[in-house]
Amino acid sequence: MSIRQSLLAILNQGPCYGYQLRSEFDRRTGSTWPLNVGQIYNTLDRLERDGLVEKADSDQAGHIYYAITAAGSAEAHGWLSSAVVRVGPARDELAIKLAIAVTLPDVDVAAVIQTQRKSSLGTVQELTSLRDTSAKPASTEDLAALLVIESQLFAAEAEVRWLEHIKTRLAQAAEAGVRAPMPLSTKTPKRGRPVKRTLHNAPTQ
Amino acid sequence: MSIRQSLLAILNQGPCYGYQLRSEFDRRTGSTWPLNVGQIYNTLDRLERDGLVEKADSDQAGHIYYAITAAGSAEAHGWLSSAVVRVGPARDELAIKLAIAVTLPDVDVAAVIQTQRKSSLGTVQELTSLRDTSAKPASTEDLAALLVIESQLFAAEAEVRWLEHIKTRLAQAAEAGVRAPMPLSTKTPKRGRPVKRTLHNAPTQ
DNA sequence: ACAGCCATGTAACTTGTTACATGATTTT
DNA sequence: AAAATCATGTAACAAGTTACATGGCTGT
Repeated sequence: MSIRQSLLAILNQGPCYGYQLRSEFDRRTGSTWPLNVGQIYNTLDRLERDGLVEKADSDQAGHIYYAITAAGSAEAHGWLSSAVVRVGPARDELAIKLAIAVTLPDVDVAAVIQTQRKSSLGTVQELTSLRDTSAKPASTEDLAALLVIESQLFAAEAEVRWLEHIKTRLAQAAEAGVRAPMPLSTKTPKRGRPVKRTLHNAPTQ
Repeated sequence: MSIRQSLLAILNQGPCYGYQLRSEFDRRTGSTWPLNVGQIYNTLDRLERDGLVEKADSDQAGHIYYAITAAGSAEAHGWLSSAVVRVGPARDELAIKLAIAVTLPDVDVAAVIQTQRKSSLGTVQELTSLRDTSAKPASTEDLAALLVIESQLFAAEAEVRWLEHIKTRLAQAAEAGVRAPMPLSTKTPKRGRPVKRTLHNAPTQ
């Protein structure tokens, strides 16, 4: 839901045509997220379908402009005046992965953490040097790009910190004797004849 | 791409039927992410389509089991032994939003930041008290749930720190005179008669 | 002439997500 | 008997993403 809103926010500045929107988005986000041009036209179609934009007059060059509607303007304004609410909450693949991993008997969680930490540390370093080159922003574009890089940097740093933190958590848990490997739950099915199930009496594969 | 992989990792422990997979996923992630049952069956269909699982024998109760295939097992193993690579990189709605916001002339970025900070701080506090209740995990499930909560907590804290950080960035930029409001780019279109475009000579809407 | 960018699209596809239908079984 | 839960699905849709087709125009 962010490309949609971004295009809407840009269109709120004035009518644009598709190709232009791509460069506007690129320019305003430091070209951080490559955006396939085709996606612009898809999104425009969907925005038009939802009544948030409409086709406007062409210019002398024949470009096909889209203009924001009142509803679209309201939505853009709403987006910018309300907080990004992490509903759900954020389905972070890494968190899911590690939660699943600690519940699996045959997974070396410490190794998973190490592998990830190495990778994430690499990301941190890349982002750090990237940021250093973007040191002093001279334009609003540069500023925007810097913010994006630092956003990723902060997130990557938090990831590393978390990974290091959960290493101690795992140690604590192991010390407390919470290391029982966890097979599939053996809760008795309620339908039909109850059947105690473990990994060892599971139906043949 | 995380539900898919999670189900695969669970199925790697032994055959399961759809409904069971839901409770396994819930159990192993602290019921953090509500998972519509229908989605299990969708995902199973797609996994089967991709040759990663296949239908297995039913048990006495008539449950429809799915068993992982060799390809599926390889994929599950690959998932757990390689780092989550944030390709793209992560398209964070908040980062996009603020990047766009600073490039728009009529947006009070400070207010956007304040609103978000308030919201994110609230999230931090909720997660903190949630974590405190999950203090000492007694089971592997509890441990997994704790990891998930702390993952979100670390992320939310990083978000707050970033928001506070970019406040100073904005101040620096303002001091350096980089506050020029940014209209739509006026790069001359290459097709047809070049037309200088600004917000004020855009085609009528 | 030819390569490459500008520009607009279309079709197909991915994962995720919800709403709904249907029936069996279990609990109250 | 009614309500809740177990269990399996289907249909539709959202947003994102890619690959491709098709021209016109531009620079070499």
